Amino acid sequence: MKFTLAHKDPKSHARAGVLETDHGKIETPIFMPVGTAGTVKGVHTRDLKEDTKAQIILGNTYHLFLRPGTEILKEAGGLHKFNGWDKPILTDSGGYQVYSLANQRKIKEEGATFASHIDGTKHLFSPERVMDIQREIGADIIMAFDECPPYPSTYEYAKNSMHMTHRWLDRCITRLDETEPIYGHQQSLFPIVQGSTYSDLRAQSAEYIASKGADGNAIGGLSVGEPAEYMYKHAEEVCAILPEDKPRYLMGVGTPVNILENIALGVDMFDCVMPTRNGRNGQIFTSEGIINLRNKKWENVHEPLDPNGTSYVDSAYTLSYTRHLIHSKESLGAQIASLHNLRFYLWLVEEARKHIIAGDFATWKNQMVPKLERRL
RNA sequence: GGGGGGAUACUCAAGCGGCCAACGAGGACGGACUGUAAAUCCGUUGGGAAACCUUCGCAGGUUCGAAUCCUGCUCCCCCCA
Repeated sequence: MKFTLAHKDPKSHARAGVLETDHGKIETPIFMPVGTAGTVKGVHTRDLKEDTKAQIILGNTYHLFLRPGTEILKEAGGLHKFNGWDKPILTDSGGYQVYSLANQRKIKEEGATFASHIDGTKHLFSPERVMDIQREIGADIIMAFDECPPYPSTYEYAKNSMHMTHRWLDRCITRLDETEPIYGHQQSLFPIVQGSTYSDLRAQSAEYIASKGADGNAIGGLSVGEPAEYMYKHAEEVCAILPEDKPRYLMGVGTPVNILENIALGVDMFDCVMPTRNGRNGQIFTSEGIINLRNKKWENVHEPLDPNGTSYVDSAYTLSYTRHLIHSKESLGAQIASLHNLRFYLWLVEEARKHIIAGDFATWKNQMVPKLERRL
């Protein structure tokens, strides 16, 4: 995996680069649609590729391990073959599920035990096991197995958790060194910075992660309910420490504004369920603001979904019609909104990249932010 | 003609003397959603800012007090002739 930084914004820490994988290039900054169960919910691979212009999507170790299971994935020839997406894939390690399935999990030095949300069966995820599973899934970028501490966490908890995540990282690296990719393409491990909302821990974690010389580095444990200011503060601190010449991935972020602000701080990669989940729930993001399609005000508005939008659905369907579909719980409504939102997110990072290259990113971002936050 | 059952808020539907402006579901309206246990979850839903006011087919009555009991009327459903 190779990362080339081509441009830097003169008035912020924003960068534009190219990340090369065995499944193709990724132009950064980039937004990565979340495809937890091997599918970006409600969006066909063809639309994902040709309409949203996604360059890389996510999958999730926890979900794919439970269903369909790695035997099926191996038989299929890996996730790329299984779901028909031949561009890059990143798999999350299941660390976040250890956090979000809090009521059923136990975290020990060895790893995390949890009960399947599908059938209640008990499983142990250790760093070694998670690396093996990610080998079997076959993503291009695989994430270290970490613990994502909740917000707020005490200093003591955050510190212990961080150290354990670091020890787990070493075990992940060792395991990967002992094993080979199964499907013939390279897999790069991204370690994850933790440290909750404590600056000294964040710095310590970033130093540790940076010392591993990974192909890319991730910032975890943010966008878990903390105020946005904390997110920006810690992203900034961490970006200052993580290697300049490697991509930086802020996990789970975020709103369109969060993404622009974090690009300005030096983040290159993002993923978030927001465009798809909120889309399914009737919310669409546009360059003029946020629209809740369920609101009565759109009932009789027979205008394009988004006149500035660059997805085919933006001109193919109207606000009124899409609202009708969402209201009627017709699955097409969720599909249209998801497609629109994904295209919008991708458009946003494409624009960001253009403005970084043009050297006026900071100015452009400051113009965009108030518009993006507006409620229409 | 005889016998029985039923009419409750936008809809369906509980309640069967006071704790009822009235369970619940749907609908409607609004909100939330950030490495997806989410096409999910939460709130409001007679009027009024409130004290209060007006509601449970219609009209009377019993009672300190009625959606709930009694009488009559109207409409709907079922069974027997």
